[in-house]
Amino acid sequence: MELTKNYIPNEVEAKWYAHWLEQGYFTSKPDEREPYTVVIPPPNVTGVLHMGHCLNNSIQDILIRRARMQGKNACWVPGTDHASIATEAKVVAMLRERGITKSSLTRDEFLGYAWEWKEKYGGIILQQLKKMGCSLDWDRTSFTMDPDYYQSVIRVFIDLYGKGMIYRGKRMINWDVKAKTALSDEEVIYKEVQSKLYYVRYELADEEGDIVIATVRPETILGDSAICVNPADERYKHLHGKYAIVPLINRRIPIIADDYVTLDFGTGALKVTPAHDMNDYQLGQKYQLEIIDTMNDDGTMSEAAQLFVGEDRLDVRKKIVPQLEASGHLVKVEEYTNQVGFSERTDAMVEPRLSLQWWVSMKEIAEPALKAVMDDEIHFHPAKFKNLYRHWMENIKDWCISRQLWWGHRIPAYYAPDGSFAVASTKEEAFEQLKINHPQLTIEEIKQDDDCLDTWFSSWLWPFEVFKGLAEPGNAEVNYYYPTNTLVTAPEIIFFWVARMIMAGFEFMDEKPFADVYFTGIVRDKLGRKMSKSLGNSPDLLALIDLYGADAVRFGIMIASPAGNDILFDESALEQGRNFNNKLWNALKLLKMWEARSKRETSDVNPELNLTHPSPHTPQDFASAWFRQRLNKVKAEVDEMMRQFRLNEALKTIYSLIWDDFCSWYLEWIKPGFEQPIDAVVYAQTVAYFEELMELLHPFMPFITEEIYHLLAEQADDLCIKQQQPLANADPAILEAGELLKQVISALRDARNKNQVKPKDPIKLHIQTTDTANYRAIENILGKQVNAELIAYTETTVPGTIVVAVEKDRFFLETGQQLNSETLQAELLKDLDYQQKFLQSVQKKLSNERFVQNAKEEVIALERKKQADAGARIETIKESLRNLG
RNA sequence: GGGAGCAUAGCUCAGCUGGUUUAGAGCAUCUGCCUUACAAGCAGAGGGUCCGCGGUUCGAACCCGUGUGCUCCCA
Repeated sequence: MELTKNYIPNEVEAKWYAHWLEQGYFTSKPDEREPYTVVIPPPNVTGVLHMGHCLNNSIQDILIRRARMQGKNACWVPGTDHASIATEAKVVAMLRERGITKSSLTRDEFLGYAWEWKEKYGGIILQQLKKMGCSLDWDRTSFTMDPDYYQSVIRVFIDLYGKGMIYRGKRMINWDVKAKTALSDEEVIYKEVQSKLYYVRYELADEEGDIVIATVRPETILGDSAICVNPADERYKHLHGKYAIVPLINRRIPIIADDYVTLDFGTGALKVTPAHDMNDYQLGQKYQLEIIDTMNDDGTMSEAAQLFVGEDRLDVRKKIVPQLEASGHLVKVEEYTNQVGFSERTDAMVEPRLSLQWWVSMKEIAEPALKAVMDDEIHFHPAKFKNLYRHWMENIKDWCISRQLWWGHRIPAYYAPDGSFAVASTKEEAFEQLKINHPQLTIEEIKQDDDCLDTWFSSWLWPFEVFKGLAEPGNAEVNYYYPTNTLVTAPEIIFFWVARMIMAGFEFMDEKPFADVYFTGIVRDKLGRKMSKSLGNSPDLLALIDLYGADAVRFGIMIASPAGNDILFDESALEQGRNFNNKLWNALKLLKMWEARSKRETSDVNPELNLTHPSPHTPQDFASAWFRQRLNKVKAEVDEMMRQFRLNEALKTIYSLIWDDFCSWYLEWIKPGFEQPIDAVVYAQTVAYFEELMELLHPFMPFITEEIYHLLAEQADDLCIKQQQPLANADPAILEAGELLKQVISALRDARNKNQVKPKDPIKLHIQTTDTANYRAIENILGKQVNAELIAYTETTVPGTIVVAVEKDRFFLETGQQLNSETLQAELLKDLDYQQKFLQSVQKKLSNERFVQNAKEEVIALERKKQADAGARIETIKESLRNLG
């Protein structure tokens, strides 16, 4: 078999994904095993794969694949969210291109187009996830508007209404004038805007004099119903309880006093417009001020404004200023920078507005959800998000759940012509209810609410409703899979979604929805900017997969992303991933080369060689025994890191185990001489190690590991479902011996480098040690690694050589060439200085009585060892200096 | 205005229970190698005021206070 020079991912990836699907490895059915369940955060049906999804789903796939290899019944549920606002916007845009306006369509016609759109474009993202290797159980693909799911959402609304937790109320909301819809607070994005601050003079009503207020929204003057000052403000004390006249429209309004007003902003006097400002509304409630709604739902001025009726409020803002000036009410204009809210979806400037909306009262439902997280019944990773969560939950506000949209779950409220209403699952039921108080009513007269529910009002049911937890209560699936294990999501939706899922879990299932929540970071570009369509800084993920391979993309995004920290995405990380693929590929090539040779030779080495407690007689024995222990140790480390959701550290650890320990050390140590055959037992052992490495890496990089696993040997199974062996203990003695060997090799190579001894020039190595036996076991490896043609043991200094000290042992390198004694001396003096200072600091510590009294015994012992080692080392350096003469 | 978080090498970040650390990794940089698995590589090296100040402690990158700068969330 001829292996290509470099690893080529594309075909390999397609081949294995198809194979895994065909074998049904991703399909999960309840059985006697322990389940491990993850529900995907359903991407918008309108979504296309971006870096955020890539990170998020890589993590979920890693957790799921690992669980699958650990004997659990791994179930990862895919699906999409109907995303009411985003999808409706897309459909409206599509219709506009075809020359159709939404307002010309009936609701049913519009929904027809929307479903058509959803069937055609929705869920592209799910196909893209396959490219990434995500091992989702595709048979379970769910959608938040599936018929069962839809009915459950409606049932939840009716249930909460029945419990008195849903109410209808006129409240100040964020209004998107473009979409003509209410926005939740979370859908408003505040941006810094350069505005103007207008100072406007209001004349007093019943006497001479005036009061000047400052405003950035002069058009709202038409809706003013009071002026407010701080009661402590000396400038205005004489005006408390008096009246002023609103310019241009001559409305008489009271001057009130309240602490809310800050003394030093503007003039210290505030105009109060209860219908168009959140805080003014509060004031209005408190002082029972008149509410004058001067704006229509499209942002134009209403009849109540008296002036500029029908004109857009932003045009009016410009037009009203000259009028104020002409009438002598404008005092001055200042430049002013302030935060203004914009709609997340349409980017329209958000208007605070009074509107009749549906609300969920949150206080009660939030309590168990807060407790579960605070008591660590649900674990947040990283835990720092607990604080954020607590703060929000303790100050939770009611949830506005109605949206003026058609695409979504239609609010199950039905109105009689007189405005009274009933909440019911069907028109017929509503009719029955309404008839009680309206005996004359006919069913034709009642009308269903036109609005839809907030998207999150359906997705908060996701963890149980994908298993039909409400549609078929207590069914076998929900009993088995719920509560789920781990939720992986972005911290930006901790309140939108995570908190509400926890509430829904307790409210409707009497149980938490998941045990762990892993918060990923936000993916940013190299400059630290959030990746977004508008900035155009989001790379095309499929193109990246084509270029580097899915494994490399997964590696690149994972290696740089600690839990909860934002990641600055840089394509060089993908290169690193690709290079890692290539490294694995080349290690495979090396083994295949050895395999071809070993088949020609038969080995007479005892195949029963005990590698757990070997007596290392050959370099291969030592190398093999050492690597076995390294594997044991790293597996245990990785296991612990995964338990703590430190995925990037686990990956780094595996990367270093493979690249450094396996490739750079182990393979070099067992490498036979030029064109020499390899020992069959060593070869078999090496294949086994390589397989174990692939097993360890598989959850992170599924494709190449599966490919190599099968190319290494005939396999009866697939790596994808291979079951991990239990962890084994690592022998510290062998590990220590290995570390010493590495250290000696590096030190000697360094000495060669510094003395410009060419890699090809052999040296003679004299070792001065008290532990000759130790070195005898590894001297073949050592000789090969530092290109020594001779290794001898000595009890005294060897003159005319380069001296290297490692711990208490000394090494004399005989090079047969003239040494540059000046450089050597300088090096040694530098080292001597360092060691002496180090010794001093240790001695200072040890001579401190209080340290010796208070510190733990191990710490003191360690300091003593440091002292002894440094002392020995200083002696060696001094001797080397003498040696240089 | 309220809240949360961050500040460690040129860059991105580890450093978990205060002592194994006069601080680690990857990338970048520099030096030497086209050595027979791999130049997408190999062998090495250099690089730090752990943001400033004060405190607790025998001992602080780590704990406390304070100042500065940055980021995010909410109003």
